Amino acid sequence: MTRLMRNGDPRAAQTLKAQLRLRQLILDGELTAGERVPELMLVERTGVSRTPIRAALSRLAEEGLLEPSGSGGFVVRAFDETEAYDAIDVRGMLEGAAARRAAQRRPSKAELCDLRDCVGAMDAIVERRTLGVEQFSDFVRLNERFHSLLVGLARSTVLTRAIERIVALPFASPSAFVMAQSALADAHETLIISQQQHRAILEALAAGAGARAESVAREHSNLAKRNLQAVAGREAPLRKGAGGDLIRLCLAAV
Amino acid sequence: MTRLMRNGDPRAAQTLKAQLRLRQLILDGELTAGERVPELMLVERTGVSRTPIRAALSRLAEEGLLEPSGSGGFVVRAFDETEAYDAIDVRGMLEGAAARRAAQRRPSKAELCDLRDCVGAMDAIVERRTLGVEQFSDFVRLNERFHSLLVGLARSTVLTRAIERIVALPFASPSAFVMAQSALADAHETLIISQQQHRAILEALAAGAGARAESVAREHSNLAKRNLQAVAGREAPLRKGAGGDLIRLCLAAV
DNA sequence: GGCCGGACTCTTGTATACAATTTATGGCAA
DNA sequence: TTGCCATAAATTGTATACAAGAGTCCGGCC
Repeated sequence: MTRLMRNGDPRAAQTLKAQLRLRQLILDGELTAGERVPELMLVERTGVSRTPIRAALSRLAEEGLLEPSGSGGFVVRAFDETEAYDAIDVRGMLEGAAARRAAQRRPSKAELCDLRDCVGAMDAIVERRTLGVEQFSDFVRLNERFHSLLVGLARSTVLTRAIERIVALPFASPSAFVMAQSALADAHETLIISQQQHRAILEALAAGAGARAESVAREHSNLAKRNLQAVAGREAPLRKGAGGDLIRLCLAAV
Repeated sequence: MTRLMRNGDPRAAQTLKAQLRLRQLILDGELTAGERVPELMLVERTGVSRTPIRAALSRLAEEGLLEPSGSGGFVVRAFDETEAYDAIDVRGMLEGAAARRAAQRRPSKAELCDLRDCVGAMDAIVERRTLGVEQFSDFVRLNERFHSLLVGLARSTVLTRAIERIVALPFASPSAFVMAQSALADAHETLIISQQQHRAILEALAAGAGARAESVAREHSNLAKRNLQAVAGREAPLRKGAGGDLIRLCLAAV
């Protein structure tokens, strides 16, 4: 009887541990793009055996953070700005489709309740005069929840899966560059616009206006592109040109 | 010990073998939807060890043919008609986006050469007076190639990956129900329409007409939905109601 | 001095042993 | 007969041993 079960599921605990640690290593930039990821290195860094390490490598490859190397094993995948724009664009298309379908389903008031609460909580943040890191962090959490709920309202496992896979790319997340952009001058303005779009989507869903829901959700993703543009423009001089830094860009807090 | 390395890449040969066999088992319906897939059963059916079996299970789960069971292991996933329509719809959206981007890139004549050849070969089939199973089979192959080339012309790894993942679902493939539908009366007519759309897409790409390319590619996927509708309507009385049969539906040759 | 070949190490893919949990089974009691 | 608990079987997750390729480095040879 192992006493590891204090947290959730002890099932595949080692694999999960390795997966989280490996993702952290990549996102923290301790593994640079193009670099091979030897299994034994992860063994000594995580303390788990090679079997769960291999499972974690495989999953991270499916997520898109690694790619299989020709001679076996995996290398850290490199991303450029173009791919980030593409990923955001695809997310916009899929979320637009989800919004349209959700509206066309004519969701009940009860189904919209959670979404309404979420928008209300974001309102409370945006209306404040000054925003600190804490507020941006809360907004990010609520924003992710909003998008997750929106996609769920489409009631389509296919759409949900497709979106989940795109969002797995760290720079394609609905709030990828919010934190990085929080230091910029017009950060508050961006949040105001973003929140206005959230309200518009909610209205469209409540009214069953599929076309409007789709177009606003679609346009909403352009805000993420603008954020990326702003952040990339600011950080461009600092970057070495390697794609690996792009990932760290989304996580640059403060 | 094992002397199986006579064919091509001995790298991960056992995993590939297990993966192909498992997929075949699911697609052939030997494993019914909702059923658990014990690893030892696959060990005795494939002759490979548990390690590559587990890798294959994991990959098939990523493909969407399996889903993780709550108490560990995997179960065969069940699909209903709604999910098939959804998947085709998502493919249509993504391929539409790919077609638009390909056209906007203004591909050179050389880049369009392969696509042109592919359309030409399909023309040769469609123009025939009578079509046998052989011709339908060739058309399927060329059709898959056309779609693959089209997606590649968008030059977007993100789009390519997203489409590959959707197409991994057997009923979302561009030519999923062509074979099953080949026995129906209006099969030839369907091929004529399909081929007209292929030509239109090619024209739009050559002319750099992004909007047209997108709308035709989008509409093109509706043909797949129509095929599904026709085949499902014919086969509905025979089906038990389980979703597993949906997969076999796409593969029903002759 | 440069190039080729072979041995060595490193790494990955595969097989199997072990541990722990889940599921099935059978007996006992109400 | 039915419900429940204990035990046994089965199944999964993990660790490790083994074998085969790939890459490397050194020495011999041209």
